[in-house]
Amino acid sequence: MQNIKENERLSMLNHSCAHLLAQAVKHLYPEAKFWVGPVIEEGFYYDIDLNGAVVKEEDLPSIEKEMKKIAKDGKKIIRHEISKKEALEQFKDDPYKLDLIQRMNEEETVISCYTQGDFTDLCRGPHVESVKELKHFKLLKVSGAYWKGDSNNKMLQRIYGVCFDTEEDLNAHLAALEDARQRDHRKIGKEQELYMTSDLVGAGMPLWLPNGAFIRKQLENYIYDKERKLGYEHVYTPCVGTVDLYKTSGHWDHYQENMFPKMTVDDEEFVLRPMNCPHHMLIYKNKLHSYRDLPIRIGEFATDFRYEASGAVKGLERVRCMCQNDAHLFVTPEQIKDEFKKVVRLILEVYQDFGIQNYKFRLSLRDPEDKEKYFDDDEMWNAAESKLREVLDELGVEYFEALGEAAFYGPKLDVEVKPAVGPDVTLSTCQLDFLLPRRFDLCYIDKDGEKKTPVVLHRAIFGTFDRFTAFFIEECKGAFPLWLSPIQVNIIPVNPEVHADYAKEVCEFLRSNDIRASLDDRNEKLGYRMRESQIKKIPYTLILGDREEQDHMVSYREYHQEGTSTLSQEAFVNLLKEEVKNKRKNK
RNA sequence: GCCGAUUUAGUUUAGUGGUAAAACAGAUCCUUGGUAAGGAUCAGAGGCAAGUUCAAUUCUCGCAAUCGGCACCA
Repeated sequence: MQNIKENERLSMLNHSCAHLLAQAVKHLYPEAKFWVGPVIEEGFYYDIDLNGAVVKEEDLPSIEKEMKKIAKDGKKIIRHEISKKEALEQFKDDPYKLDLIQRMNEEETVISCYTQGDFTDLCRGPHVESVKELKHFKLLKVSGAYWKGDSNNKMLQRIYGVCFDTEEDLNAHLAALEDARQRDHRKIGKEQELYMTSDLVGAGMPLWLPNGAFIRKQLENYIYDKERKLGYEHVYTPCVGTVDLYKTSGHWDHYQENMFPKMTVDDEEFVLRPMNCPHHMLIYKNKLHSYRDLPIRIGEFATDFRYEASGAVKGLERVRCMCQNDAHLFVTPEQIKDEFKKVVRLILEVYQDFGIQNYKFRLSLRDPEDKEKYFDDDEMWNAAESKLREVLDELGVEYFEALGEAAFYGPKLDVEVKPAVGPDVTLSTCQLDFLLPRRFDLCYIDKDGEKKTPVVLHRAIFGTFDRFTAFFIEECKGAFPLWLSPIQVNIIPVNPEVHADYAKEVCEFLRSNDIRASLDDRNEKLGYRMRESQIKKIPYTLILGDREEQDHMVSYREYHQEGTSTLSQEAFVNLLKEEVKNKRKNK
């Protein structure tokens, strides 16, 4: 899908289209007042105060119709410049424009406006020359949006749309949107019986069905092996903790509202744990450590509970009960860079194994202005942030920086990916923490015999198994690579009665070679069973008839490939084993 | 949580102020087959809780869940 914001022409076109939208809305809703109408990756939107009126999805066609009418009229879009004083006068009845004007820099003495027919909007531009260039657009959705993005403010109406130069481009874009909906993990999750939900269990509490559970178990085994080889030691800890535990860590002050309500058992207060750091801190503290013991790497596949806002819950991607691929690395200050580097390398390796290419590294820094969220120690923050930056530069990894995205205890590196539908999400994370070790009074005995405080790296490679699975379902569009497929081979005897024995023999041979095979000996036409095998996206389908039985061979067809090939049973098994070994990217 | 929409069979959808149509999936039977749907029969449904009404799946209110966004995301 085109990134409209990054294309100069499309960007201008869409911005002009936003003005056209505003003009049409003004015609239909004379009370309307306008906030901002920027270009975004997916097109444009405009935030509008309709003085209590509400635009619904069903109203969009009539707005589009008005837009077409205005566009056909073909008025020029004319730029004119006025002074700040004139602007304040001209927009004196429009609180939103006044707000914009007043927030402009002192140096900005000249303010530009754009006029098209009966509509003038404050705008930096640039725009297309005339509204008649705006022919191929579509309004896509409507929603509420808080003024200035602050939930304490009034909610405005936001209308989204997109505009192209040609009808073909517009249609291609709409087709791409539809394609994205087709690979939505919620749709595939249901079709392939990967997970389910139930009102009786609750929102954001997915139940993993056998197929999904199998895939998750494979992910667990995969990352467990990798972590063991890298010196991680895995633990099990309870999924509750006392309120005091989280008061000690500081999470209680920061995230109390986002934890499930506390419960009282005997005289103790507990919460379902929202994260595992405090438990792992205590495991570290269980004995006295020498500098020689570090780094100590405590890993856990840990179930956590977070009271996510009801409107945020989404499939497997944003849930209230999740399993983190968590670990805490306890290191000396000298080891920070090296350990951090190893984590980044592990992330790169894992993404390579899964064939994931569309991701971005985000260096999440504190917002120095935000003294409330972040503990106040400039020196520590600056040192931590520059250490992460140094490692990324040394590894030659591309990344972007984001202020105000750090955890309260330290900066972090996040991996951002784009789901089929909805805003970007974080998958992997690696966080640097100087704070929690202090709060838990952790120490190690250094060379000089002095007690020192270790530094902690919090990291999760898959993030949560839930979210990673959601993302990977969408990446592979439900066609899982061989090593992850719950069923790897589906066997279809041409005639279920005549070829039953041979089919069973092959099935047993495959299973004895650790290949997950199913046998479809139902009394259905070959074409019917073939179709079902393809719809289920099973990687290999075997067709066994007279020819195969005679020569003791198998004919196989790969998912989504035309035609078949024939091999001996042994050669086929070797082919599969090789493919699993390579964990090669899904087709 | 906020704005808006939605909720009918296992799934995907249709329709109605007088308790509901279909496709696929399922069961049974027929069909005995070479690469994406052979045929017949059967069984199966209006989220929960109120109100209006002679009568509510349909209208209204509340709750829940889901969907599109916003806000949030340790």
